[in-house]
Amino acid sequence: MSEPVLLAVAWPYASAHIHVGNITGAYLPADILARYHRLRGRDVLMVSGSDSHGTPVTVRADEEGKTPEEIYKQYHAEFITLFQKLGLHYDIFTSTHTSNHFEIAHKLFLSLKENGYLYTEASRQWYSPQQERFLPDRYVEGTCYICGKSGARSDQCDHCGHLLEAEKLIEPRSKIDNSTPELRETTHFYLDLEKLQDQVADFLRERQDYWRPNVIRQSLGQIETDGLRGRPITRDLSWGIPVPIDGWDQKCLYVWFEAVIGYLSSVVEWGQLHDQPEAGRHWWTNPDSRTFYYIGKDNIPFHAIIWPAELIGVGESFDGKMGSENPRSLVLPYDVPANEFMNLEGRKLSGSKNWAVWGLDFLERYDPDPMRYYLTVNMPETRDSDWDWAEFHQRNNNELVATWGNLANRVLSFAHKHWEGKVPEPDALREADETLLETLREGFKTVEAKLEGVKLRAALQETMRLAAEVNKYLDTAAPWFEIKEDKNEAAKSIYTAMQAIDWLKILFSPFLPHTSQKLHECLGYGRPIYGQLVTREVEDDLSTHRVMLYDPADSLTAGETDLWQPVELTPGKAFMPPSPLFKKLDASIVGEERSRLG
RNA sequence: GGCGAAGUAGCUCAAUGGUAGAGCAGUGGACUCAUAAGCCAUUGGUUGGCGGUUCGAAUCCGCCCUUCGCCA
Repeated sequence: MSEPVLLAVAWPYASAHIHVGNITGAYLPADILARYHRLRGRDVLMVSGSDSHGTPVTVRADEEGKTPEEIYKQYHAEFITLFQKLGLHYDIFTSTHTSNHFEIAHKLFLSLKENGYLYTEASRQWYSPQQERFLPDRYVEGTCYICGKSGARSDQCDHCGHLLEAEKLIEPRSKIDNSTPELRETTHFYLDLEKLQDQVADFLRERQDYWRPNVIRQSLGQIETDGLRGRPITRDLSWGIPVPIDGWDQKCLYVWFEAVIGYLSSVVEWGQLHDQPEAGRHWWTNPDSRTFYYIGKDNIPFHAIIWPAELIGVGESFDGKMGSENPRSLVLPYDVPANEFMNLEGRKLSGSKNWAVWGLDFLERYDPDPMRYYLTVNMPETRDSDWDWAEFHQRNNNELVATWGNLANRVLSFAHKHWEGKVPEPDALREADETLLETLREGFKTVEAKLEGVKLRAALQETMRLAAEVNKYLDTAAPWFEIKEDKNEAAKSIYTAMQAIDWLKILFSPFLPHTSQKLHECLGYGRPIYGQLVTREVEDDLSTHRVMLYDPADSLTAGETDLWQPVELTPGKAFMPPSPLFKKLDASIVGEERSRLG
């Protein structure tokens, strides 16, 4: 088997629509890398799912008068629709509300407990006597004890921005029925991060040379200056995963603790659905396996500190509980290439204020590849970036349409017209032709280097530069002159350009899969480059849940062949008359789109 | 308040001690195969501010300003 690569993607909360910030922050970079690794013939698995539990889901359920389960399924289905339209090729996109995930989370919890990394502690929290239940922080409002303004949530004051200690809130009120809650003592399990701190610091130091500055400095800096403290991993909630201890059935695992376990449980579920029971071990206990976590910067502490701490604490116990005869420890993150945030027209994205570009809404009016292009060239890899409709319009027209789409169109139109729909057959290439092709061959290496370093923006820019090189070549060769003098000379130019385009199709395909596929078909190839997404309803002891799966089918990337290669284009091969890859957009869309905001 | 990241041409970014560059936009030009696209040339910068180290600083150090994230 080839090198295992696990792409672990942030789990969207099943309580809000997905916007471009979510897509560019985590989902799209993961898909680009997944497609790249598939082209290389590697053993890639890209996993994620809906984060179905937790307070945001119950809040949304209360607002809409539905059950949490109904809410999570509604958003989960919407996510899957969006990912199919955008072409985000998750090998599995599942949910945390599955009996498999419950079971894995329980095993992980119990492993940590057995290994001595959990302890219990009592604290006081707001309790509603009327409803006979503890209230989540955001269900309790009152007067801020720092700035004195009313309307503060018990965990945070929106007015002065401070995080609050819940029990200090003045004149607390339940947001549900406006009754007065009382403080009651409750006991919870805590993850003993103090005890794991040194091992986590070692883990981070081993990776500090290649992790992004913000990720490594933030996590290591926190440990080196303040150290770590235990964090509660259970809550007084009914919607979630029950604590697997007798007498604790009124409490659930805290979502931040259990959602990350989805990276593990989803691989196990993928194995079950594909009749590959060893999948979990292949990607999770194999020392050669590389795991990448695609997340936004708000999630850095969970993925760079807490999740590694959980994995270290579990040791070999988890693999043992899964029935392994020679239990191994779990693979620690290879890289956490967290992205920064994307703003919109100079202001922070805000779903509640409708200051957002929503994924599904965008796709009602535009094609997926222009979104993927703009989100990649503008990806917030090192600093916050900005979605600007004028810039989207310009980049679409000046770069996608003018440089790349037009290149394919001008060459294929000319070739189809003058060589009866067949690739020209040159007798021998000239020095200038070889020079161009050598530039493209070299391009496979330079783009590869950028992709391996998870520098997607630079990788796409480099690919676009290569397309521009072909345009320059054409201008010098000028086959439209050559054909008037000597058709054999024109055949050399057009063959060279077609060869370059056929390679660019591969280089662009991780970023722009839909249009690369269209070009691939136009060039007369039968087997598609990539497979397809399918959905399935899975029934288990808990419920039924929809799963989205990637089916390689009969695609070129189904096997272990390395397609990231300059393969020779067959002279004489039949191809179809071209049609434009991208649509030119009218300038009026800028004003129209801006007027939709707010 | 603590930790961290970021601040370079109108816009998006390169350049981690050696003459500040690229793409887009802008301007000028020759061409026509192509979605009037492409190609060539070109204008444009006290590198957030102040100080320091150095023969030499966008880069290293200190302080400050602005933005964002995490934590209290």
